[in-house]
Amino acid sequence: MIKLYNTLTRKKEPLEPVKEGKVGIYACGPTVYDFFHIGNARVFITFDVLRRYLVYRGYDVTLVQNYTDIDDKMINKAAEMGISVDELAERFIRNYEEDAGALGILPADFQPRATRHIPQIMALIQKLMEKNLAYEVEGDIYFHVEAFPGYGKLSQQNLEELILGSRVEIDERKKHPMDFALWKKEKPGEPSWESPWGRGRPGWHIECSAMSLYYLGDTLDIHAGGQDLIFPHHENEIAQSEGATSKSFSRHWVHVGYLNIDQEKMSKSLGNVLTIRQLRETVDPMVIRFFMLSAHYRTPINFSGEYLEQASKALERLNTTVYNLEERLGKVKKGIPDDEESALLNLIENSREKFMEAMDDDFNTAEALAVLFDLARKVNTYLNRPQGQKENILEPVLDFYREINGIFGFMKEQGPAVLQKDIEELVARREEARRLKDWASADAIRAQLKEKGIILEDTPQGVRTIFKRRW
RNA sequence: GGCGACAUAGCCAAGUGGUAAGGCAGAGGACUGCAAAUCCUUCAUCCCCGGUUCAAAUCCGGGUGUCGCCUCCA
Repeated sequence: MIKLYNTLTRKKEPLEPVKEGKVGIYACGPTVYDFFHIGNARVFITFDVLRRYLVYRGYDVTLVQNYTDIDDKMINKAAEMGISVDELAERFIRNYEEDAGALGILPADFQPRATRHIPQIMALIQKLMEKNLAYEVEGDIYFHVEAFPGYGKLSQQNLEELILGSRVEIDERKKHPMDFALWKKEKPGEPSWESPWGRGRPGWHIECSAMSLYYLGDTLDIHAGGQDLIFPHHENEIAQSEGATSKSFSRHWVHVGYLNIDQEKMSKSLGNVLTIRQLRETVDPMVIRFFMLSAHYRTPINFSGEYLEQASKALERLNTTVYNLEERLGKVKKGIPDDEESALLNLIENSREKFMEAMDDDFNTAEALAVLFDLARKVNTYLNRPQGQKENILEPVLDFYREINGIFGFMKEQGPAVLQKDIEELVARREEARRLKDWASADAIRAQLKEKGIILEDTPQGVRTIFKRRW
């Protein structure tokens, strides 16, 4: 049974989908006005792995992740760059796809854009108007929070408390200070659409309600996003959606913890915003992916070069084991398992169970990772043993790592190195030199190959060739 | 003022009632012609105080510290 922490109830709850065997997830995606940063990446990676895990567990998952392609930030940036909002969106959607792809994030099943769903958005607003949950003021439409009794339930604040803390100046035209815009009246030079209330554009919150209702139905199973979206964004989504449908909007609310940089919040004013585009120049994206999964998704984490270095070493360890497995596999035969090998086969089953147990428990990737390291130790011992190895043992081990990698997706599965003729010759010459105990020549060749990024390791079973990792 | 999160070894990080996973770094050892990789050993009583309990990192109360949200920030 899979349990997930639900922000709405502040408890871990069993995942019980509306339709058995199917899980509908809506994840709030990027506003495509700039490259996405390392904090966004944490959220996207988390939900990518969540999604892959649910698929692994046999669910028919539908993941919807939107692109916000119309809002103030879009409009300002487009003006700044001297291009249309639509061009801006196209450009950064493409950038998103490239960077997300590098991080191993699989495309969502649907990636709807707000501007392509204006009819759905208007229909939803219309409905809220009919139910007296929204009102018009001079071409703007506002949601009336006092008319929705559950307002504040996600952030666990009541309206009085919210106003008390509010630093926003009161707009006298609104019935209540917390009322928020569903539709904004057209301003000169901004994109706008014809609507029953005159030309204008949608507010931010309404797009997610409209598109999730459209793609996933009145009640979805998991609604996800970064922690900072709890208020007001997701609070408002609940108000809009439940206001319109009178049904529960989402069974689970999953929020990913913050990522800080060197103990500080990322912000433009501090100038410490790290984009994936930037990081990709110097860091293997798979290391970033590993790093994100090394802590529980709800814990706030800190990001720094030092941590990345640690993550890189740790990941290297797993990759080495997988590589050595692949390399060895091509050189051994089948056979009847001895005691040690039977134990190893049992350990695989055991590891799989422990892995699932960890993941089922609110998606504890950190604990799940430990299972991989524990197994790696035993496997390495087996790989080193002088009696040799068997194909029918190495294969299931490798399959297990591949199986897990289908979820975590941070390991290299490149297969054993294939050598060019001249390299092969050098390796052979070194072997000959070693046989003659001509260590100087042997070491010279090894050094020469290292220059080319080829590492030679001498094992009891002969030389092992490794291409130095690169990305 | 309200809501909330976090505080575990030098560092990162699991663990929510039964005497502390895993990784990085360090130390010692094994293997090796030397390396590399790997293996073995070693390295914490869990922010403080009080309480509940046979038993608490884990529950309760009170502190301290760091941080987040309450502004269309993931």
